[in-house]
Amino acid sequence: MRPSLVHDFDPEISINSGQAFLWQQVDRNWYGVHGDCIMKFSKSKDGFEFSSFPERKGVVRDLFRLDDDVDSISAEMSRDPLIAGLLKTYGGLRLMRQDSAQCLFSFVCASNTNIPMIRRMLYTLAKKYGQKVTADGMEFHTFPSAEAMSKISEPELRACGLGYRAKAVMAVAQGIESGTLDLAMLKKTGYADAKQELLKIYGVGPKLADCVLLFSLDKLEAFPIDIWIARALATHYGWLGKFGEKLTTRQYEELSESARKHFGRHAGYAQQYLYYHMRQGKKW
DNA sequence: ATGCAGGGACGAT
DNA sequence: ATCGTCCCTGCA
Repeated sequence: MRPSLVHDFDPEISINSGQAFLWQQVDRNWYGVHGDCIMKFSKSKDGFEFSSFPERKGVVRDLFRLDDDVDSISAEMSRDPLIAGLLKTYGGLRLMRQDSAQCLFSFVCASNTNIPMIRRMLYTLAKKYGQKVTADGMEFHTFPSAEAMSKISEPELRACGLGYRAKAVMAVAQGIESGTLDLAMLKKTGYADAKQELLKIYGVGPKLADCVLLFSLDKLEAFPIDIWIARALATHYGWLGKFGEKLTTRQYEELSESARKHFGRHAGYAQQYLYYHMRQGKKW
């Protein structure tokens, strides 16, 4: 990938914005688990250089959504003055298009916990049940396939630190394996219908569904509302006044819908900038 | 020490 | 619609 193509894009900020969990920095290089391959990028004077193990064509463009028309998306989001400012401050932040199965498993593990815990769970799963990949002389592990995941027992999942999330992970694995849940098809389905399908899976609620839709199923209008986004909406827009700290399903959908209306077709981009902004100064 | 929060969702009232 | 509970860990 020629650096010039990606001069205005910063994978480091994108990863640090909390949308993907399995990335780690080694010296000046970053390595990430992306489904069945390991991604790498490194900083150089001219920008960033990417590679993947094994070598796979187009995976960088795919993962970092380099085909998105960022200018037009930015222009649209800039109708909101706060977002316009954030776009300037954190200009290199982009949404990613993660491996959909990995993304779904990841966010199922993310409920009611924190980022370090999520990383621990997922890295443990990868190490135990993923494929070993050597990159730059170091050992990495791919994310286990749905088939591999479906063969893990609940006690084994709990041994990975999943706790009560083990049942949800099993339900997801079962759904994908049985064909009940067809993630590839959901990429081509509209937002509302795709969300309905995801919500059928045990352990997947509205917030997780929106994360998966936004971060892996190309639904840029998805607007996941976690505790931080809720705070942002309360602080900067006063939208949460009548709501408490916790949102009911009804309130979640109501709020998510008004966010979609306010921020436009690519509301999910605005969400990611808001999330990153709210998390400044925090160290996971 | 004990409590509590941390990218929620489920099940019983 | 509200409320307790779920597993686990770090931190105050």
